[in-house]
Amino acid sequence: MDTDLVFRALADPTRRLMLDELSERNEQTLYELTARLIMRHEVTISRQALAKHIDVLEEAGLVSSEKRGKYRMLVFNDEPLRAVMDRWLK
Amino acid sequence: MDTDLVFRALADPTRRLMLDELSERNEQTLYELTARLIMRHEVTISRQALAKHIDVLEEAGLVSSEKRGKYRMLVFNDEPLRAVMDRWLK
DNA sequence: TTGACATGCAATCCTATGGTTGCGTATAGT
DNA sequence: ACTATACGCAACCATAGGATTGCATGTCAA
Repeated sequence: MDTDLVFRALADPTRRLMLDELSERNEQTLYELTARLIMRHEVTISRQALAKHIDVLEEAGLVSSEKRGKYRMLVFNDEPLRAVMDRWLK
Repeated sequence: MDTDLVFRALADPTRRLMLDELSERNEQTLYELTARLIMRHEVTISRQALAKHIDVLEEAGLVSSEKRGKYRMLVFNDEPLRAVMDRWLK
């Protein structure tokens, strides 16, 4: 697990919002997540931008994705968060 | 507490190293911390760069500082970390 | 098979950010 | 008083990162 990738992934507010959504409602397609963010959370950026954010989250291990037909299923994973925070908290 | 400032402060590896040092040995002067990082942790950047990092950590509330004579005393504060992480961990 | 749809890829742009350099300032010791 | 020291401030530079646009690709339904 690459600590640097995890912290850098968390540094962006849009990516944190995506984690919020995924932690509440796991197993979404990228399309669903994108629609939800744009409709309900007033995210105004493009689909491609959100796709790039998902790539960053996946490289950090915070999200895993699986191609299912023409959809990309997204699953949230909180392990890296736990691993990374014990560093300063006892 | 500004969540965004906290996450952005944690995004840089040098700043995380500074937090490591400060969480182990609290109440250091900026000079001590700088020396320690350069000598023992092979940090090669300048004093001014480290001072800027401390400013970022302080704005995020992760470090508080107090001028004592010609020194700047640094104190680590883990509250923002706890506050920020309960978001996805139950 | 044809077309709508969900996604991937790549080039480009702009700004934020980490770093340096140079200089100024206040404090402490001799 | 003078000098070394610990630090602050400001300008500048280079790179990384967030976002857009345009186009390509694969999949599913009619």
